Amino acid sequence: MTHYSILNTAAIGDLLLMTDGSLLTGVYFMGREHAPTVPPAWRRNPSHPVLALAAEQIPAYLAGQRTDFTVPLAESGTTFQREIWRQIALIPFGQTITYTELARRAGNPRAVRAAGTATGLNPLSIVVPCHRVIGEDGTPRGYAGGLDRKQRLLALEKSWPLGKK
Amino acid sequence: MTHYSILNTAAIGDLLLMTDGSLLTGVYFMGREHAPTVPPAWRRNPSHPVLALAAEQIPAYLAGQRTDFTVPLAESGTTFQREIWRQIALIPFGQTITYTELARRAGNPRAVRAAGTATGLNPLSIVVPCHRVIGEDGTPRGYAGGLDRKQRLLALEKSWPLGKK
DNA sequence: AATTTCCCGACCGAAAACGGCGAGCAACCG
DNA sequence: CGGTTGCTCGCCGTTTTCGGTCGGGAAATT
Repeated sequence: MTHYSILNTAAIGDLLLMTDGSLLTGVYFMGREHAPTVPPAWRRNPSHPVLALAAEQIPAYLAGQRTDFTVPLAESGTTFQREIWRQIALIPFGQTITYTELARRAGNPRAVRAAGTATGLNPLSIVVPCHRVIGEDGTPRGYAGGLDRKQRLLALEKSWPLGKK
Repeated sequence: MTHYSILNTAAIGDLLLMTDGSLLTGVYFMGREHAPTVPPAWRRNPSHPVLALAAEQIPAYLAGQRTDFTVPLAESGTTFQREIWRQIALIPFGQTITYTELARRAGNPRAVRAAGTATGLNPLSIVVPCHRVIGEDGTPRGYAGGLDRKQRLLALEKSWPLGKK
């Protein structure tokens, strides 16, 4: 049974949160590429523990009050994708790596482009910080939520800690 | 004279059981593709010995307390279908084979697709374990009761013996 | 009725298309 | 001259497309 909720954020728009009941299975930008359309069988249930936890930590992150997440994440995808997403999840807050480096870390140095494709299919936006993967020349390259949002997230992380500098 | 009964299961929904009086002739998922609509001439008779036996063993199987059935089965279909269904019946509990292998065992190695069609017309769901036939790449491919039910049955057999491990 | 024709699947393997990349190179512009 | 832009091409995993395959049923034809 899939539960979902919609999280409104001022910074980056509405997010669709999904859980299978115990793990967070999806975080998508509403109405954008790859975002699933909600089937009638799903239950809208913002008070589900997993969704509630995500709905608390993501805004905190966006507000500059949190750098990491503790929500339990579901694994999915092909072997390659899982490894790519796992490597992305390991990139620390505030840091970035290139697609080349990502492919290397995933143990497949020449699969640079495939790494890009897999990155674009990451089902857990923000929580699995695929916005920290950028082009060899430093440009953002692409983002499911749109390049502007990617820029904003990167800016947010770069200016940490807020108000301290 | 055809007798029938409806078996309610929590795991996979309602099943339509049929007998010609001495042999089990049909096990269908209610309200799904290929399930026959009951004509007025049939007699609903859950206490018929054959139906009662099936109604005892199938839930036991679903509960993980039984791996094989002793209900007497009726044969039907074309020569080709009979051979396909016979081969399916020979697949042991907990094992799976591919459609290619099934066609080969039936003596017609190139009739892979036809084997698939015949499999889909199996009148004795569960008892003739057509859910143990899967695609070359390991995916389930299709099931009269829906892919989710096929997955559930496969999971059930894979996790055997229940509670013992 | 007996045949023929046609179309449809719970398949499968090969080939082509498609990306959130990168490096190399030519063309262009102050 | 640098710097930038816009190609082309090779890279690789995934998805889609395309044939080739064969039995069965329904409809069209003898």
